[in-house]
Amino acid sequence: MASPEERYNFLEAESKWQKTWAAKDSFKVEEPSSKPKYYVLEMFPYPSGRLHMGHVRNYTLGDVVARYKKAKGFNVMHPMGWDAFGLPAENAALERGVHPGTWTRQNIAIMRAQFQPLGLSLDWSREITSCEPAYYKHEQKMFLDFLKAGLAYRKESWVNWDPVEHTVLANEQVIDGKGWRSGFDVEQRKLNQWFLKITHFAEDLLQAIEGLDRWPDKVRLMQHNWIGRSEGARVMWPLLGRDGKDVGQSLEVFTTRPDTLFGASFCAISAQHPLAVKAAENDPALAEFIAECNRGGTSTAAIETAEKKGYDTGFKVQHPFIAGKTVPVYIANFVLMAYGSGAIFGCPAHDERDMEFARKYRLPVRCVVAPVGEDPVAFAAKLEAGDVAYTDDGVAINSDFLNGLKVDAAKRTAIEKLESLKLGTGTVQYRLRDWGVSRQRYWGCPIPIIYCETCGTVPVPDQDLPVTLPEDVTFDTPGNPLERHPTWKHVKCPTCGKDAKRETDTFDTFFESSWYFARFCSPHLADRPFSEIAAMKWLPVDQYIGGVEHAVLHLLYSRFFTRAMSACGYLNLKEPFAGMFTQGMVCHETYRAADGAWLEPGSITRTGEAASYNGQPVTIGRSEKMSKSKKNTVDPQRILDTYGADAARLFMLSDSPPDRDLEWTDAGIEGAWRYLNRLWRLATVAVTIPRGTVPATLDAGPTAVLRQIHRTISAVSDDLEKFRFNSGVARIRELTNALADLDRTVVGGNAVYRFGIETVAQLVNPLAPHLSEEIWHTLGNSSILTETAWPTFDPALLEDDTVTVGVQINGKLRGTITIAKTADKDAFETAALALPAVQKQLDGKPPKKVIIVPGKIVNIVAA
RNA sequence: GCGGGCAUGGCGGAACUGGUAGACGCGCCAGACUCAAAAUCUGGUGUCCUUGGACGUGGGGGUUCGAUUCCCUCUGCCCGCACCA
Repeated sequence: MASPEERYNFLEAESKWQKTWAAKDSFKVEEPSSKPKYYVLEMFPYPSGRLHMGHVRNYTLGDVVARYKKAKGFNVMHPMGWDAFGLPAENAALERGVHPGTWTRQNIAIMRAQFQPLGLSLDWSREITSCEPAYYKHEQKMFLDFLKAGLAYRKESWVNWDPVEHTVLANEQVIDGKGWRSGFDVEQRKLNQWFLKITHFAEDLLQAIEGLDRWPDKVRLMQHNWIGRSEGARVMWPLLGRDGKDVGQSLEVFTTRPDTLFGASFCAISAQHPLAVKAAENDPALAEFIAECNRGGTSTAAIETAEKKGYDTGFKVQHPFIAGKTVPVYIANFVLMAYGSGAIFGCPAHDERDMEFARKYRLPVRCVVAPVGEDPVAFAAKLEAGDVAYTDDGVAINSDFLNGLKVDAAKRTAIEKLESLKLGTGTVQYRLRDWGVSRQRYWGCPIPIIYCETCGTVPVPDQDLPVTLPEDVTFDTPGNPLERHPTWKHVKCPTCGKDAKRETDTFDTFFESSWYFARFCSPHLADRPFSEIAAMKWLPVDQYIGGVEHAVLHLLYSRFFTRAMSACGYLNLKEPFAGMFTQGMVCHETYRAADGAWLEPGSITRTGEAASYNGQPVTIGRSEKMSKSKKNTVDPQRILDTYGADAARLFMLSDSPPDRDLEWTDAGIEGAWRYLNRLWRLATVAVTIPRGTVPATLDAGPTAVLRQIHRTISAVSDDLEKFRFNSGVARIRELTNALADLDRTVVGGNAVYRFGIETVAQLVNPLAPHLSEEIWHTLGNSSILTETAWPTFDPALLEDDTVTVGVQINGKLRGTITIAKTADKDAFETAALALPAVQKQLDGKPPKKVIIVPGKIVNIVAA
C-alpha cells in the first residue's frame, strides 16, 4: 500500500492549482505589456448545456498552445464566450415550455461550471455572450453600415420552405428533399430576403487564400473550390419570337467555352428564368413543366438521379457568328437560375450534359474541336456518331475564323469577335453566391429595419438601437413568434411617423460568429463593437482552432466580415485568422443489441473480443464520431471525476495526431493516468535529493541522460510549435524512462536525475498543468510553473561525440558501427569493412563501390 | 461524376529534406513482490523457418548504391462539392 505522500491526489491538487491560478490572475492579458502578443482562439461553443469530448479536445489543444506561448514569453490572449443564438433553444422552448433565453442562460451557467475543472488557461474576464443585447446591438449597427456601404441588400429569392414549420431551411437542413425535422417535402418559394454581398470580395477572398500559409491545405482548397472562379464569356443571342421575327431582345448566356460556339445546337434556360415565366403565360403544358422543375428536390439524391428534361419554348435565337442560323430555346431542368445568367448554349459535341440532352431531343451534334495530331475529318465523324462528348484540349475545326487555333487561343479570338460585334464580353463568373442572412426565427438577432408604406425600407435610427427581442412570446404554433406577436412589429416610421412594421426576420446565427474574434479585443466597450486600436493590436488571431465542419461557411464568412468591417472603417485588416488548425473528431466504438438498439458503452460488459449486455450478445460496430443518437458518447464529467483533467488531457494529446480522429478507449485513459502516477513517484524520489547544480564532470550514464534532457527540450519545443503533440508526449515519456533507469549512485547521477525531473515537469506543463505545478512546488520552487519561462537547451549538448550508423550491403542492413562524429570517410569505410558480417558477405572479394554518407549510412555494393 | 486525402505489427501511431522501419503507448506473454488480488517492478513481443537467415510499410511496376518517403498503375477506405455551363 502506497503511503499518502506517494499517492498523487489529483482531485485535491487540481482544484488547488486552479484556485491558485485564479487568485493570481495568471491568464489575464497583461496590459500594458512589453511582450509580443499572441492571440489563441478556439471556436466558441454553442451552449447546449453539456460539455462533450469534442469540446474537451478542442479546448485542450488550444490550451497547450496558449500555455506554451505564455512560457515562451508572449503576452497571450486566450478568451472564451458563447455562441448563444440558435435553433436548439427554440426546440427546447417547444418541447419543455421554457423560454429560449432562460434555457440558454441556464446552459451557459452549467457549462461555465463544467469548464472549471479542465484547468484551461482562459481569460474569463473577457467572456462574451452573443445573445445579449450588449453584444448584438453592435452587429445591428454594423449591418446598417454595410447597408450604407452597398454591402447589404434585399431581394426576392428562391428558398427552401418547410410547409409544416413555416420557415426557411438552410440547404444543409434539407435532407433528401424533406425538412430535417418535419420530414415533409420542402417547397421552393420566393421570399424577400436580406443578403450580404460576399461576392463583392470574391476575387480578393480567392486571391488572399494563397497568403494563408498557416492554414491547412485542405481548407484552403475547399474555400478555393467554393468560390469557384471561372473565366468565360457572356454571349448575347438575339431572340426571335414564335413567328420567327426579331423581338428586339437578346438571350444572355454564360459560357466557359466560347471557342465551341460554332458547335451550338440549342440554348437552354432555367425554369425560373424570366423568359420561361413569360413563355408559360399562354402555354398550360409549359407552366406545368416549370412547376415540376420547381418542385424537384434540391437534395443530392434527387439531382443525381434526375433525368435531363427539356421543353421547347418555340422561341429561337440568332447565332452570334453565323448569319441566318438559329437554334431553338429549351427550358431545361438542369440549368440553374442562380449561376451565370440562368441560361446556357448547348454544344453537345464538347459537353457531356449537352450531349445527353441533344441525344434525347434529337438535336444536331457538330464537332468543332479535334485533338492535336488526329485526322479532323475522321475524328469528327466518329464523335458525331457517338454519345461521348470530347472535352479535352485540341484544335478548332468547322469554326470559320477560329479554325486551326488551339482551345485557349480560340477562346480569346472568339471573345474579341463577340466584343467587336457587341454581342458579348469576356467575363469572370464565381460559384460563390451572396449570403442570405434572413431567418424566420425568434432566437436570433433582430434585423434592424422598418418597412413603411410611404418611405419604403427604413433603417432603425442609431439612437433606437438595439432592437431587442420581446420576452413574451409563445412557441405553441409553428412559424415565427415575432410575426405573431401582438405589438412588437408595429412601430411608427422613423422618417414620416406613420404606422409601419418591423422586419420580423432575424439574422442567420453565423452572423454573430463572423466578428466575435474582434469583440474579444475590447469585450466590454459599450458604444462600439470594439476599439480599432485594440483590434489592430490583437488581430489577426495567431492560432485559431476548430472543427473542419466550419472549413467553408464560418471561416469564409469571417474573412468576408473582416473585409466588410474594414470597408466601413471599423478597422483596417483583411484576414482575421493568421493560423488555422482543424482538429479531428472524437470517436468511440458503437454497440448494438440483437434488436438493433444502440447501447451505451457503460452498459455493456466486454470479455476480450466479445461483448454482452445483460447476458445477451452485443454487436461491436466500428468506431464512429461520438453522438447521442448512437449512444457512443463518454461523459467528460465522469472522466474528470475518475481520472482528473491532466489524465484526460494527456490521453487526448498522446494517442493520435490532433488533426486526425481520436478513438476514445478506456485503456488509453488508463495508460495516461498510469504515466502521471509514475511521474509523480519519480518526482517524490527527486525531492529527497538536495538542490544543487549539475557538476561539470559526470559518469557516462548521467552524461548520456543529460544530453537526452537537452535533446528532449529541443525536440518537444519543436513538436509543440508544429502541433505534433503526440510525438512530444512520446519524447517526454522516453526521457522519463531514461530517468527511471538512471543509476543515481554514480558521479552526477542524483544531480542529473533531479534536473531531469524538473525539466520533465516544465515540458509536460502545457499538457498536464496541474501535476507539473505540484511537482514543481514539491521540488521546492517558490514560483509557479505557469509563470515560469520555458526551459532552454545547450546546443553543444544536443549530440553525442560518437554516432552509430547502419552498414548495408546492397541496401540490406548487415550491422552497425559506432564511430567518432568527426571521423572522415576513410575511417567509416575501414570500420565498416572490418565488421565480421561484412567480411562474411563479401567472401574475400573487394567491394565494387562503397557509398558513405557520414553520420548517416554506409552502403557497400558487392560485386 | 469532379476534386482532395489516407493505407505501416493484434491496436493507436513514430520515422525531419530518400539513409539502421516499427519510437512512444495500448494489448498480450513470462517472471518478481503478495496468502490472494489490485497496484508496481523486470524481461519479451512484425512474420516465417533450425543457430543464422529469409521476408516485411494495401497490390503490381519503375527511378536509385539505397524507397514507408519520389514516379506510374491498380485496389480499398475517408472527406468535400455535386448538372456551376
